[in-house]
Amino acid sequence: MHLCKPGIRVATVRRRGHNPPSFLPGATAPRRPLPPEPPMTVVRTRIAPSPTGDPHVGTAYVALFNYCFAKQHGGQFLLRIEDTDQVRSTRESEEAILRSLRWLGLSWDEGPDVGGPHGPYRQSERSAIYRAHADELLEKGHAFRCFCDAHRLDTVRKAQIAANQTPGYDGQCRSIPAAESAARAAAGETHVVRMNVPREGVCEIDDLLRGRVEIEWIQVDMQVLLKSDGLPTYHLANVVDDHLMGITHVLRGEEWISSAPKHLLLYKYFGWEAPQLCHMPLLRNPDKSKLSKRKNPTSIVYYERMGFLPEALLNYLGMMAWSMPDEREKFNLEEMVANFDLTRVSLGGPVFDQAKLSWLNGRWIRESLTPAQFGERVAQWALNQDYLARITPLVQGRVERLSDLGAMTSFFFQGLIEVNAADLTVKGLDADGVRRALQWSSWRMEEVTPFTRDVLDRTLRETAELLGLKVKDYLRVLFVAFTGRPVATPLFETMELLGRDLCRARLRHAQVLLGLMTSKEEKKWKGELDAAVTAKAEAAAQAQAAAAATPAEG
RNA sequence: GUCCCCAUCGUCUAGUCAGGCCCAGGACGCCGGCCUUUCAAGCCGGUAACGCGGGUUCAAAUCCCGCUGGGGACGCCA
Repeated sequence: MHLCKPGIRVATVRRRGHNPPSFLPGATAPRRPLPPEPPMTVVRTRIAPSPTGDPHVGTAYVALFNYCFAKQHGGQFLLRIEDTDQVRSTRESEEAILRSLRWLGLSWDEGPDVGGPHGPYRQSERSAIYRAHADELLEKGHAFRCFCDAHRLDTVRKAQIAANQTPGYDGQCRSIPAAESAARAAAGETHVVRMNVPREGVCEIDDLLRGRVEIEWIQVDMQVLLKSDGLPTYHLANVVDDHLMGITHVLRGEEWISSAPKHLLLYKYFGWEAPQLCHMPLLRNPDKSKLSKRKNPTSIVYYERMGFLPEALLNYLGMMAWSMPDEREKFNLEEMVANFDLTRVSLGGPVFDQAKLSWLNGRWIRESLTPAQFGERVAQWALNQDYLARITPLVQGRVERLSDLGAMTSFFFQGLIEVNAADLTVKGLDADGVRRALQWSSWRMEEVTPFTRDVLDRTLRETAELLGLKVKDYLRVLFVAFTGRPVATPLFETMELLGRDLCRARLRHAQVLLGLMTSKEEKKWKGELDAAVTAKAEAAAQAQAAAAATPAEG
């Protein structure tokens, strides 16, 4: 592959403002006006989502910037699936992520679904490549096998924290002679591969937005590259793939700055030229912390179910940390690409503001859609045969006139619903008891996979049991939370139809109404839930043992 | 605890690199008014910010230093 990147220097954009300017390595940082791009090398960027959950708006945000950057330079944008976490990665999640990104109007030139010359684009299908590269590092002495078990690592870490030291691997296995290390591995002893990291000196990172960032090597841990399951960690896979796939610019979340030294070191170890790094500010919750689903809806699917237009959501994401040169707020993808300029990225972490998103969405609805198109969108959204056909069976036995349908099913066509706090009660529980019950429900609901009638049925019945409540009494409050009324269509079917995202949002809405848990309560309640689960499991085990013993004696 | 990043209205931001045009502009939200059969929308007006302290300079939101504040990272997760 002819993927070396001779002198790629696409717009080494320095951020405007406070950074000392001219001492960048090689002093190549051009000042405005930016120089024309060296034409010989094509810009290639990528988004590399990990399929371990719901499609996250943060993923779309980073994807959008990578897309715009690549397209603006006439380059390519790739999608790669980072599914090296065998435990948490699922194919459903991967599919949902691709679907959501496409729904938003993003497309990629290469990816697991569209193919391309640098595939496979799913890391789980590239294990041999990583293994070979890990071996290469082992041979060159840039990495070593580590035979420490989780228990020892944990002990070391705790001791370090207790001693107010920076936690990190203590280097124990680094001194194992190569022959012994190889022999133990050959004998089948489980181990990981860790990278060697200098214990002195400073790593210099050139960030397209921040200029030079320095991190002392002593701050960098001897990162695991190959896990004991033989699969790579992000750090190895990401570097190997970015190189092999000819990625020239990596735009990613700010959270990665601190591991950039590891990546840069790996490029050096392999003798490769590193891509330009660019760390985007993180999307934030209203309290300024990193956007998280605990505090804010983060799933793209949620926004879809709430009735946001994909072009509006994408537009909104585009105005996070970035602005059009003429400050116009409504723009489409094409316009963003045409005007894109890294120089216009501001570094303060933008708060994802539901209110402003709604306003923007409203503008798109009334300014960019003809009445006919609007009708089509509405139909596409929920007033479609598929959705209707799943709802009508639930109400047929409950209506007397067709016109009863509207009032009876309104909550299927709403986003958040109006709930009367006075209806959020559970027989036998005081206010805090209800709050706790709802929180337990929230936790249990996250474990429901797939989000279907049967699994919901099983899980929620069990939750009632854990709470020591009659199923009927417990479910009533959920009816209220999800539908706004104590009596409605069958709960589990309704939840399935509403979907995980809307259910999560409505439950949370109800919780907010009663007062969200404090962090103290969170800790306490979580402990109580775990204890209840454990107790139930033990009781079940005992019962089983007893059942097994009885016939044997008799 | 250690390291790193960041800092303009409550929020998104323009202005910061090339200091004066900025007693800081736009937008969301909120408040008030107009329009209107209602409500939205639209239009008009109002509210509200350069975190603090030192420098440099004739001049600092803009440059430098310190402080404070916020955020992130420190996993066989990504």
